[in-house]
Amino acid sequence: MKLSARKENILAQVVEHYIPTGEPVGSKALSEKLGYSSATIRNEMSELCELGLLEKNHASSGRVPTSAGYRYYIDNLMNTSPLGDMECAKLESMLREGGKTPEKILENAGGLLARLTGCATVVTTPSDKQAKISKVELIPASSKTAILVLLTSSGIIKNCVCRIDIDISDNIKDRFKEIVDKYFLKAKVAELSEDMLEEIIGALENEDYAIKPLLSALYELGREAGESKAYVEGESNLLAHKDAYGDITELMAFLQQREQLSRLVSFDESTLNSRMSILIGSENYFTEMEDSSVILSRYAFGHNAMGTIGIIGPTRIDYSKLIPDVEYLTDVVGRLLAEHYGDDEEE
Amino acid sequence: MKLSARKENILAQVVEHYIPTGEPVGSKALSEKLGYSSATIRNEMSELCELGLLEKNHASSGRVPTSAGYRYYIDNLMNTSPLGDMECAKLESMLREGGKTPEKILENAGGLLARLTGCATVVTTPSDKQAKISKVELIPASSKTAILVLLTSSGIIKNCVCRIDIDISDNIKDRFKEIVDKYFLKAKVAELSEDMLEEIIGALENEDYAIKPLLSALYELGREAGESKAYVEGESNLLAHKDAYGDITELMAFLQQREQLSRLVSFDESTLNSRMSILIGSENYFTEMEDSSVILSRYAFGHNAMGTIGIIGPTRIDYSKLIPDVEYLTDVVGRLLAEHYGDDEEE
DNA sequence: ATTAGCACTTGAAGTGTAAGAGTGCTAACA
DNA sequence: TGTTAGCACTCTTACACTTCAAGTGCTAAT
Repeated sequence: MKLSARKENILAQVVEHYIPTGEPVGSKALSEKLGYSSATIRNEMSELCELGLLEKNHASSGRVPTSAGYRYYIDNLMNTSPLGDMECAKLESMLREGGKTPEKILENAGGLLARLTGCATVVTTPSDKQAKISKVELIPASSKTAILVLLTSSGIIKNCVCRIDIDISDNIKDRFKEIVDKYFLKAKVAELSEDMLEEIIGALENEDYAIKPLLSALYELGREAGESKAYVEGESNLLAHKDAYGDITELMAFLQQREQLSRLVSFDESTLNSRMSILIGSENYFTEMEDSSVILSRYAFGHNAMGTIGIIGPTRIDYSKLIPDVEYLTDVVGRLLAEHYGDDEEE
Repeated sequence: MKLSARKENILAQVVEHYIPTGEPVGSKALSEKLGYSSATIRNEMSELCELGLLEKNHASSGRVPTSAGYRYYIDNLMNTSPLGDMECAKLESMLREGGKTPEKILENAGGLLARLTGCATVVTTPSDKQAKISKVELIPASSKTAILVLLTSSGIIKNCVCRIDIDISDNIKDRFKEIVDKYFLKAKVAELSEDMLEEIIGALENEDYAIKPLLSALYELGREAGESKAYVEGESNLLAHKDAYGDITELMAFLQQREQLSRLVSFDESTLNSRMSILIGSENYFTEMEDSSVILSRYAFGHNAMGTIGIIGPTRIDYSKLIPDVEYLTDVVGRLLAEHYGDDEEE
C-alpha cells in the first residue's frame, strides 16, 4: 500500500500531533499546517479511515491513528532522532559505574532505560541454545552440601547449592566427575532432556545413588543456561500513562506473569533475523497488550549468546525517540558484556 | 488507654464492618447490632473520635477507623482466624514442589503469599551480620575469567564471575589464596570495610597487582552476604485496592525503589525482638506509605541467618486473616531453608 | 444514662442547558 | 475534476441545579 504524498503528509501530521498531546486531531488544525482547507483534509482523512489507518473515537471527534497507522508512519514516514554524543557518553558511563557483573549490568540497564523512556522495561538474561557445557565444578561447602557451578561455552555461568544425604567423600566426587565427563561435558544445553537425566539416574549403582540430587541439580543448571529469563522493571511508569489504557490493572497483572513475558519478548518469525522488533497495539499476540506497543532489541556477545532488552508502553509513545534509545542501550549492554566475557571463550 | 466494654464493642464493630465493605459505618447499622439506640452509639462514637480512634471523612458521613483505631483493635480486640490444617498442608506442599534452592523457595513464597493475600509481598534474602567467611573458592573459567565463590558460616553463598587482565597462573592463584587466608577467611562479613580493602590492595607487590579485581569482587561478595536484599512481588494486586488510595501511583513508584524498600522492611527498635512487626498507616515512617499497612514476619534458620517476609496492602485489610497467613508462610519458609542448609554448618 | 426527634450537612446521582469541536454532505467554484 | 465554503448534525464536556439518602449534633423528654 502506497499512499499519495498528501495522504502521507496528513497521516504524519495526525501521528505527530496525537503522540505528544493525546488529543484526537481535527481537520481544522491540520488545515492551517498543510495549506488545504479543512474540507479537503476531511475528505482525505475519511479515506484514511476507510484504509484502516485512522479511526474516530465517536462519530464527531477528531481522528486518531490505528495500529496500522502507526505502522505505516514508522515504516515510511518517521524521522528518527538519534541520541546526541553527550547523552550517549552519559548513558554509557552510568552503566559502567553501576557494576561489572552481567547481572548488575542488565539490572542497571533495565532501570536506566525505564527512567530514560518513562516506560516499563523488559530485560532477558543472555542465553545460547547452541552453547555446550564446558565446565562443571563441585565445591564441598559443609559435609553434606556442595556448590555446583556450571559454565557454558558462551561464558554463561550458573550455580546452586545442593544438599545430599551422605558425606561427600572422594569416592562420591570421583563418581560424579566420571558421570559429568561422560554425559554432560560438551553436551549442548539445548539437548539436555528429562529422558537423558532419568537414564543416567537409572544406571546408577546402588552405592552411588546418593549423588542423584547432584545430577538433578546439574540438569536444572544446564536447562537454565539454555533458557533466558525475563525481568520487568519500571512497571509503575505505566501508571503515568493510565489514561491511554482502558483498564491498566489488566496490563499490570499480565506483566507479572513470567511465562507470558517470556513469550512476549521472543521474537516472532517475521523479525527473527532482524535486530529490532516493534509490535504496535493490536499487532501483539496477547489481548492484554492491545493498547500497548513493544520495542525490543537484541544484544549479543561472544559466539551465539544473546538476550533482549526492550520497552513496553502505550501505543501512543514517541517512537522516533524511543526506538533509537532502545537500540543504543542494547548496543552498550552488548559491548559491556563482551568486555566482561572477553573474546576468549573456549569452544 | 483502656476503653469501656461498650466502646470496645463499638470500635470492633466499626472495624469489622469497614474492612470488608469499605463503607463508612453509621450509627444506625450499629444500633441494630448492639441493641442501643443510634443516639447512644453516636455519643460513644463522638468520644471515640475525640480519642483519635475513629474519624469522619466529612461532616456528615459515617465513621472510619484511624491508624490508632486499627492498632487498638489488633492489640486488644481482634480474634485471629488461623489457617486450617488442610490449607496449611496445601501451602507447604506447593512450596515444596516449587524448587529446592533458597532463591526459588523465597521467590515462590513471595508469589504464593501475594496470591493468598491479594496484597503486594516483600521478601528479603537471608542475611547474617554475625556470619564469618568460611570458604573462598576461585575457579578458572576461561584463561582470563574466573568464578569466585564465597561461603559464610551461616551457609549463605555468593558468587560472581570476575575478569582479570592477565592469565590466571598458579602463581596468581597462590598469591590470591594467601591474601584470602590472611585477611578474608574467618572475617566477619559485617566488618569488611572499604578501608580494609584499600589497605590490602595498597600492600600488593607490583607483579600481584593484577589480582586487584579479584579482591574487589571478593569484597563485594562479602558485603552482599551480610546485607539482605528486598524483592517485591504482586505489586499489581494493589491496583485492585486502588480506591483505598488517594494516588496509588505514588505508592507503586515508592515500591520500586530498592533502597527505600530495604528500610521499610528493617524492623524498628520497638519490634526488634519480636518475630512480627505490624505497621499501620501513619505508623509507617514513609509518607508514601501512610495509607498502607505492612505486616512483616521473620524467618530464621541456622545460627543467626534470618530474613523477612511480609505483605503491603491498604490499611483496610483483613488483619485477622492475613496476620496468621504471613506468620504461617514465614514459618514454612524457615523450615524449608533449614532443611536445605541442614544443621551442620561449620562455625 | 438513654433515647426520640429534628434541623443541618454532605456527597452522590440525575437533569437540563449551552458551548465547542468536529464531522459528512451538498453545492458552488476555478 | 479537484477544491472549497457553508450548513446541519452529532457528540462530548462543563456547569448549574435539584433531589435523595445517609448520617451527624444537639436538645429535650424519659
